[in-house]
Amino acid sequence: MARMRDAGVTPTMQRLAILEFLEGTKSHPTADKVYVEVRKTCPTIARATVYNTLEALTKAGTILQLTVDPSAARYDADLGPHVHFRCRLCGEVYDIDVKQENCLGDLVKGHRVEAVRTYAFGVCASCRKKGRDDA
Amino acid sequence: MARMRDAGVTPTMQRLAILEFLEGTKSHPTADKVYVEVRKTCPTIARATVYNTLEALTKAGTILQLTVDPSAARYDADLGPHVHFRCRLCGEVYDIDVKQENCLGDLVKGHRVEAVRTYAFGVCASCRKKGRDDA
DNA sequence: TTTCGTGCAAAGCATTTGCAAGTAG
DNA sequence: CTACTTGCAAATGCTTTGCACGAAA
Repeated sequence: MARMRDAGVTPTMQRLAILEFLEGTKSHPTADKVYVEVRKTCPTIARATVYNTLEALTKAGTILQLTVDPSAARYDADLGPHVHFRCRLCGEVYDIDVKQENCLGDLVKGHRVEAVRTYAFGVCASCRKKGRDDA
Repeated sequence: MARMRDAGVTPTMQRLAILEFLEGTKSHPTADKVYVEVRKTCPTIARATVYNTLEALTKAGTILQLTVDPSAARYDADLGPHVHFRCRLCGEVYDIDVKQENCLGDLVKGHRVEAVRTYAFGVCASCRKKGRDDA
């Protein structure tokens, strides 16, 4: 809550519910998943509010918006350096710990680099076990 | 064309037009942009054909599907290791050359890693010059 | 003939927007 | 009072699907 205030985002019940849900999960949920889950503790919340909040928190740097899934944005409250791995069979997203994320300079070709995000793709351990190794 | 055949994608006029357009641009076009542009040389092509082709070529490994833009998939025929930078102000996507892309092992935590993609975000040189540096 | 690719239109989702009502400063 | 937030519904936009036709194996 202090974090939200510091980030310039007015804390409201709805926004706190969203942030707390995100911090309590490692599942990198989509906006719609957040909506469905938060609705359990805050039944009147509107879809638009969820989208607004996720955008506000993303811009404020409080959470990360992942573009690892082409079909829908996913969100992550874990700001530490890590890589996101997406299974091309089941679609699940996993964390992979790394010492440090790929570091470019702060300034490359005149562009100011503010963030670097690394995504990995392949077949996850679970799908491999299921024999769906598929190549 | 040989490349398409090798990849198991039957070459057709429409598919060749799409691949040639992609290879002749560095603009990382969206599917819709591809549709509009290819339509100039192949006026009867349907949107669905463009989407089908882009998906087929992506799966075949002939082109890359980028998820650097949350609002729409972008495509790139340049398979060499490079990072994609997206300006948060104008939305433009630029290439950044790197010696090698972030290398994870082939197998991490039981997941088989088939591809690694790195995206950078910030403000591009052009927007910075326009004084829209904005922070 | 069986399969695959194409073109067209309609449908499906994720996301955004407009607007009225409520709330905080 | 003024600005911001919420909730609802409708719209927008990217992408996919269903179907019929035509070309290729």
